[in-house]
Amino acid sequence: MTLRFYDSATAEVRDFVPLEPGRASVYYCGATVQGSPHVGHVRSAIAFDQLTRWLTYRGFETTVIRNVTDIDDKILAKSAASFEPDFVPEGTYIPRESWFALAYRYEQEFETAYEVLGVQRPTYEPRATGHITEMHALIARLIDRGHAYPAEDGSGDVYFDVRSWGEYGSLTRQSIDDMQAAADADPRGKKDPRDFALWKGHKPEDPETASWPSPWGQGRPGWHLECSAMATKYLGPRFDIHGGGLDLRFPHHENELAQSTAAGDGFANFWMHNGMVTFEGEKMSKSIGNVISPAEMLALASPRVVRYYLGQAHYRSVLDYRPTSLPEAAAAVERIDGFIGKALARLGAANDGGGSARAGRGGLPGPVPEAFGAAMDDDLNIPQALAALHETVRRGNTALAAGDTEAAGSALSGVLAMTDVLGLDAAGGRTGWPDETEDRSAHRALSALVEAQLDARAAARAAKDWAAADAIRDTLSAAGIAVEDTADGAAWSLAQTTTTGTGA
RNA sequence: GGUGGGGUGGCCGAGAGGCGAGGCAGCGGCCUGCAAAGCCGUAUACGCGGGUUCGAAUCCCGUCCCCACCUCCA
Repeated sequence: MTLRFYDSATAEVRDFVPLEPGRASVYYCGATVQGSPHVGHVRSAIAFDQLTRWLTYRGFETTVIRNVTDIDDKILAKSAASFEPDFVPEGTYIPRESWFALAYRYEQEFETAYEVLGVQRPTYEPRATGHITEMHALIARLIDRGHAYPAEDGSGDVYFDVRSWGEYGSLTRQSIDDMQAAADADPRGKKDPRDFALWKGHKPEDPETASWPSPWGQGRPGWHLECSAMATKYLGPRFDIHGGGLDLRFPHHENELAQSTAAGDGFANFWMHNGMVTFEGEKMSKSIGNVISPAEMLALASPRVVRYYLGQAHYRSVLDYRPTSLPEAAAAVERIDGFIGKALARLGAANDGGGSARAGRGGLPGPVPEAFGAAMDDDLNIPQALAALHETVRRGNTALAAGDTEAAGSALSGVLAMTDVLGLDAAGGRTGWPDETEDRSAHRALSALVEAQLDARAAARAAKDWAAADAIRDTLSAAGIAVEDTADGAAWSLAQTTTTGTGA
């Protein structure tokens, strides 16, 4: 089957034909760094990470650009609030923080969350503030073509003229006249209330640092412009895929599309949008206050479990978080890990004497099973791909039980390939999950102690002293060490530390 | 008002005219000294009412409910 993706712009699944054979160019919207990340942000990043990994697996030389919006109304507002005399620190906000410091600090929080959850770094991550000149050039082109105009009230704003662009609304298939009038529409110097700011004239109350000279006066960029300017700069006037959260479809992406196409650029060939994360049925968002941070989830489960959970649904589906979500994901991950660990041990691959199933990486990932590939090719059908993964695990377990090392080895290489593509690298991936970068000497010490206990237990079992054998197992279990008897003797592993909780 | 997406077994979550995806939980069995893990088996599932069809969760008509976007939002 050929690679196909759902294109939000045409509302259909289409064959993916890259503009340049063998290459794929992807731009997706990262964060507006005005606060700490929540899992919705991370879900989006994981979805596009899965896309990137799959394009790469399918042989495309993939360029990924993910922006950082480091200047906008909210960043300035949060910073301004932090200087108020009656400022009460709330959440992760701190007193007297300049807008650029605040933006930078949160940018790093996002980076950490991405890193921990195995989101590969994009090819480049441009910041809005670093591309003011590119934005100016784009504004100039739009004014020249009659699609933008400086505000008529002398505010220094420059607006995009939606009425001048007949295709405005095409991304979301809406007509301007049917749109509900925005409640807070501030007509100012706009010709039409739907016109949006490309450039915002400097206001006296805004800090001087948030102001740049422009042909239209001092000011700062509007929100949508940066993405058009940066996507075009790094990927060209036309590129393959533009992604982002479903909530960005309108107005953000609609406006991007209008700006770029009105300026004469072809812009994105595919638009891909990931679904929202909800909390017990309601969209997770700052304004509602039902957000769960990656850190809160990571306190309940390991990074790999969190990654599995956030990445297990189809990217376009709503992902509803419930207190039972993480323990369920943990069980599924343990099942996969259990097979990998046993297969590595049985097949005599490098394994450092038990312990973590991912401590050694002896098996080599082979090609991905056909069913998995077909599922991924079909608009990244992860749930179906996971079914293929679990089926391979089951076949591998059966082969192990039957002593069929060849079949077990083939299942193992398939499983490793799949977990690799999914970013779950159960055998110790390139990123090194934090919970697995345990201190080697500590691990060696623990291993020696546990092995001694297991030897004692084996002796007790040989003597049929079940009480003594069980006492040893209970002691280890109480210490968080799970013991399993296998055909090759007792194996031990550190029990998952997943706990139940809402995380809220 | 406009534009999209949904309602699938105890739970999560695919599928989109014809062998009941997969995971979690449950039940029965095998294995085990007992466990654990694993394997095998196990379910009157498709919001509701009609219709088309040899056959519908999938198509058509009607109807109820939910969610998202139209203001900042991944």
